[in-house]
Formats: sequence, C-alpha cells, structure tokens
Amino acid sequence: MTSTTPASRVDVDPEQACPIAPVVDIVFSRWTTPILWALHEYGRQRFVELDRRLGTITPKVLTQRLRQLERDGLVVRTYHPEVPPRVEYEISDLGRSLAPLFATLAEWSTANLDKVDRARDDYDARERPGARRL
Amino acid sequence: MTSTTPASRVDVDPEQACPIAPVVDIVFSRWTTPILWALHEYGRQRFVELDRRLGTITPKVLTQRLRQLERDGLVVRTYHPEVPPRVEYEISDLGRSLAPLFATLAEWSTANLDKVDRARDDYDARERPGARRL
DNA sequence: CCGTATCCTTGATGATACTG
DNA sequence: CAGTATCATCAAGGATACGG
Repeated sequence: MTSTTPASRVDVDPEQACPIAPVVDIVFSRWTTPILWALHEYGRQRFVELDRRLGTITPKVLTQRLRQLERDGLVVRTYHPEVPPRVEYEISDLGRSLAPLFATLAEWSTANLDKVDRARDDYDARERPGARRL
Repeated sequence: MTSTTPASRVDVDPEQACPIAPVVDIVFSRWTTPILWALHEYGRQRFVELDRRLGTITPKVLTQRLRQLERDGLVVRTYHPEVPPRVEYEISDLGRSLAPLFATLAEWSTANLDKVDRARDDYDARERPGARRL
C-alpha cells in the first residue's frame, strides 16, 4: 500500500475524518451525559446518591464511568478517610465548560424532537406493509 | 431538591432524568456523526462514496445507520431506477439544523481537547504504579 | 459506605457470500 | 451498484457476591 491507490478509499484515517469524533467519544459515551447532568444539576454528591439518582445503573458500571470522567478531568473525586468511608464527586471546571453545549443540545431537543417523532411515524407508515424499497 | 428521602431511589424514571438523553441517542449513536458530517461537508453522495469515505465501516453497518438516520428524518435517500442502480443520500433540513450544535462541539474541541489530554497524563502519572486510591 | 471480583448474557460488529 | 443473509466473534453490560 502507501501508493497511489487509484479507485480505493480516500485519504482518511479511518473514522477520524470527522473532526468532532474525539469529543463525541469523551462526552457522549454511554452514561456520561446523565452523570454529568446529575452532578451539574444537584451539585457534589456521594457515590450512593448518584447510584440511586441514575436509577438503573449498576455500581460496577458507575465506577467505570466515574473513573473515565475523572481521568478525562471532567469530574473531581474526593475521598474522606472516615468510618464508614465517604467519597464525593463533583463536576470540574472543565466539565462545567460543557454547559453551553448541553444548552444548545436541549434547545435543539425542544425545537426538533417532535419532528423526529413525526418523521418516524411517516417512515413506519410508508415502509411498514410489503415494505418495498424503491 | 427532595430532602431526606428515606432510603430508596429518587423519583426518576430510569436513565430519563437527563433531559438531553433522547437527543444523544438520536444524534450521537455510533457512526452517526461521521455520516452526518460527511454528508454535510461533501454534499449528496452515493452509497459507495460514503462507504469509502468513512474508511472502516462495513456496508451492512452503513446500511443500518443510514436507515436509522432516514427514519429519524435527518437524511434523505433517493433511488434512481437505472441499471446499474444508483442511490444517493443527502442531509435533510432537519439534519442541517444540527450544524450550530456541531459547531459548538468543534469549538469546545479546539479549546479544551488538550486539557483532556493533560488530565489523562496527570491521572496516569498519579495512578500508575501501586495505584493506591485515597 | 464504596467499591472490586467473577460469571454470564446479549447486542453490536466483522467476515463472507450472494441477489436484483 | 446497492444492498441482504448468514454465521462467527467479541467486548460492554447486568447479576451476584464479597472485601476494606
């Protein structure tokens, strides 16, 4: 390879052609938005509070995601050496800097989510029966 | 917030406590951003062009994602009954309405991605060896 | 309380081959 | 060309139990 491939793939490093791909991985991987939202809305919280607030998440997965967010600098973890132990999580400044982004997202949501719903209804009505694709 | 809830889960319908969760599912599920970006940047394209441009995606998955995006009204599919068949995909008005969102995302990226990298380096340097969590 | 360790299930993806 | 069908793989997530 490394030659002038005539009619093959374009000069893209796979999946990286999209410049926002890295941010998407960081901010929108599974459970990250609910966690960040919870921390942003309700402030510093302990592990169990978060666990309960997120409803269906398991402690294992919550730990994984919190570690990831801590490593990425979006969340700050504070350990209080007491008995019983107490750990608190809060959103970092970097994490807070995502607020306008989330706001934009929420605006788009209120403005367009119903359009998506209608598009789905239309599609399902059209493509339902024999479902001949033309 | 609800004070002193005895000892159970808060009044959240699971995973739905985050108001932007639905949009995230629609816009940021796997491969959707690269696809939308490619359609937005390079305009109307045929199936193979997209396939090649996205680099590593397989036709099967590309079809799945395109169907989803078409159903959600973010992408428009046009079938030209010729031999050989020709199908073109383009971004819809609804899809285009995501542009400012993507712009915000790109801005955050250029402004803060290096901070994430440094946070990761710091974390890895701290938590590397015996990795005692305190 | 705050997790970790283990096992297991499942949904997503890759590979390959084949139609209209 | 534009997919679909089928099979194999695989890692993320859930359930459960236990430890500091």
